[in-house]
Amino acid sequence: MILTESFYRRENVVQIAKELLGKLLVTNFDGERTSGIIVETEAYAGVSDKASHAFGARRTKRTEVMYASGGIAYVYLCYGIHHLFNVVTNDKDVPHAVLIRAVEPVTGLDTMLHRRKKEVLLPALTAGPGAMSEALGIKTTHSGISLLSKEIFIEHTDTVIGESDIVCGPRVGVSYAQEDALLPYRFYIRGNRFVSRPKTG
DNA sequence: CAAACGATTTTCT
DNA sequence: GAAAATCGTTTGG
Repeated sequence: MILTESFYRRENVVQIAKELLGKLLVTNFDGERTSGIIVETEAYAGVSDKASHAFGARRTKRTEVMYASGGIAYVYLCYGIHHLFNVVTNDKDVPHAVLIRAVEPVTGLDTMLHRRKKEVLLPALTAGPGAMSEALGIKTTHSGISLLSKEIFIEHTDTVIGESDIVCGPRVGVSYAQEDALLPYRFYIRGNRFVSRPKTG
């Protein structure tokens, strides 16, 4: 069962980030279907969040898609190399988003290995926002695409994540955001091998 | 028009 | 553990 607009268009982006854990992210690009269970997310709370591209109601061509109604993808290029995938939430003109940082591979393993130029399945295949996007074939050209489309969507699974299996902590790579860098907006599934490791590896 | 800067990953020491 | 790779977006002149 696919997540619908009512899931994305809610107000509490932190709550949505937490609920996305255990859901299945599916892409259908180039006739290849790939998917994975979401195991790590981060919330970006729009205009009041210094770590967000939309902080202070900054509105540019790149961030414009975050101001649309929830239920679409926001993809941007980071460090000139990595395509980072976000889910836009809340209503129109409220630029909230959830960064999907890692998934556990489920469908299309061969396709993902090929895209990542890897031979064997290791957590590094999809652990981390840049790696995950590459494995699923997500690029900046997909920014603004609907998550209710056949090319990319998120669906419910039988995997139920209990409150005790969710770990929260500060976000990764946002030290420039000063006091907001400490907010517990990062969520991941306790003990999952495919969760990314900040710093030490 | 020029220049600095990342919501990162990989590779080398 | 440190550093390079690499480029679109944003900001300043």
